[in-house]
Amino acid sequence: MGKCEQCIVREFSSLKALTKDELLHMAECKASYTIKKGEAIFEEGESINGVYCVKEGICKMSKLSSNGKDQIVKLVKPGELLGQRSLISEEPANLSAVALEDMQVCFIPKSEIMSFFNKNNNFSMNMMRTICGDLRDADDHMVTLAQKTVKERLAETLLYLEDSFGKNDDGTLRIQLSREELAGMIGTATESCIRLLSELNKLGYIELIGKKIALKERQKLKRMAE
Amino acid sequence: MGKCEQCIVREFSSLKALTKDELLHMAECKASYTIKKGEAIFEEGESINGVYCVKEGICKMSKLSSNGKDQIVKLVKPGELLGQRSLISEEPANLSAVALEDMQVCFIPKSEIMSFFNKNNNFSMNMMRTICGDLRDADDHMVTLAQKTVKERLAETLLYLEDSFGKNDDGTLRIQLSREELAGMIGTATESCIRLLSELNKLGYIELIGKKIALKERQKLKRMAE
DNA sequence: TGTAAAATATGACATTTGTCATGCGAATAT
DNA sequence: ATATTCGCATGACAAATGTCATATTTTACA
Repeated sequence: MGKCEQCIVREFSSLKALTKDELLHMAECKASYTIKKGEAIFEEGESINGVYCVKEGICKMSKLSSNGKDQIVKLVKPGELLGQRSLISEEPANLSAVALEDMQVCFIPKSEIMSFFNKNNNFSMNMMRTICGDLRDADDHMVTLAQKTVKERLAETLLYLEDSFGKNDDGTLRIQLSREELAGMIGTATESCIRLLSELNKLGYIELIGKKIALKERQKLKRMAE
Repeated sequence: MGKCEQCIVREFSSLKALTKDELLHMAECKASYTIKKGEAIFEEGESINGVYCVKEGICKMSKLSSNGKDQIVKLVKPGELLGQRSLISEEPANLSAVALEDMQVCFIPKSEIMSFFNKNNNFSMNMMRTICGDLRDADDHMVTLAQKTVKERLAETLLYLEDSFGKNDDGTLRIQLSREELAGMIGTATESCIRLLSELNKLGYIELIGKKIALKERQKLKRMAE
């Protein structure tokens, strides 16, 4: 299997009608990149002429708010696509995509995606479903940000990070976020985030090992998240 | 023009390839409802077997949070569709749709939408664009909720309400939201919302006429919204 | 390897926001 | 017509959160 085919397969794994040949065609990536931790795949406002497919590594989708803080809207895992929304809306990127670890991504130009839309209606249905899932998540996240306290959001986010990205052998979260980034996910000041982590640490709900975080009391965290 | 054709035309006004005949077919609504102010078109968790098209009136899309407050995620105007996301994701509704004023809506069953998706690829592309716009708005709203203060969000929301729904002859906002609903839009407690409205009133930025609100100093409100 | 820079951590304090109590007036029901 | 409820408003206070200052530790790099 080619580099990018894998991720396309994963992205559209629920799709039966998109044949292997069609997949292969799309997977003939014209370009495949290595993105180093901290580098941007694209930035907010940039025009992107296709979609990126994440083969390896995790990236954050974030947006700079007027107060200068970077709000993380979503984390993207291997097998997922980047830039679909911009492509379909024919707008510049609304969010920046920055690597949280070294990544392997491939690029599928707009023309190829478009020819797929025309040839295969199931393909567009499937992409629609992905975007609809993103919209549901965004709506839910909005309610959380608007109605829960920072402490509740922190507990929720820690559980989400462990559930979605797993843990290392020592029990710490596999995904490595700085305190600032974690604060950017839950929508609070870095100091508040650090302070609450200390508090959870003292309560024994989590353990801080250097900058790493291990969840110790998932049930209590769940209750704390409400 | 039939009742529902109008709204379909409005929704897909940018779409050239969907022919008049096709539109007419879709507009043969099987059911057309009158919804009274305060009534729900559908509730969170309910399965809806099609989409609703708003012909007249405005409704709120909201979700009950764990603390018992209703967070308003979006307002929907005439010419827009409801329930598209659920239909495509094949999930129960994630949000409740409740009329803010008397409404006229029509219902397009899932089968009709689906046959359209199969017959007309441009139709699905167009719906995708609508949903992508919703996703962009949701992402932006998330950043606002996470990073701006309640005062900033209130100023922003008031401007949004006037821009999107216009004003009456006396200069008050045409859309009639209770203080509780306004609080639910900006994500705060009703009392905080009321208190800040009073403050803006004293500053002369707005004028409170009974329960109605008139914007007096748009520029200052804009600056306040950042 | 040593030094500067950055990230983490914590204290002190101001500000924002939520909660509870209460009052008032308008809409609604009996 | 009167009672009752509901929505709006405000005060008082507590809790949550942000900001600034400053250690402490870790990381980067010259």
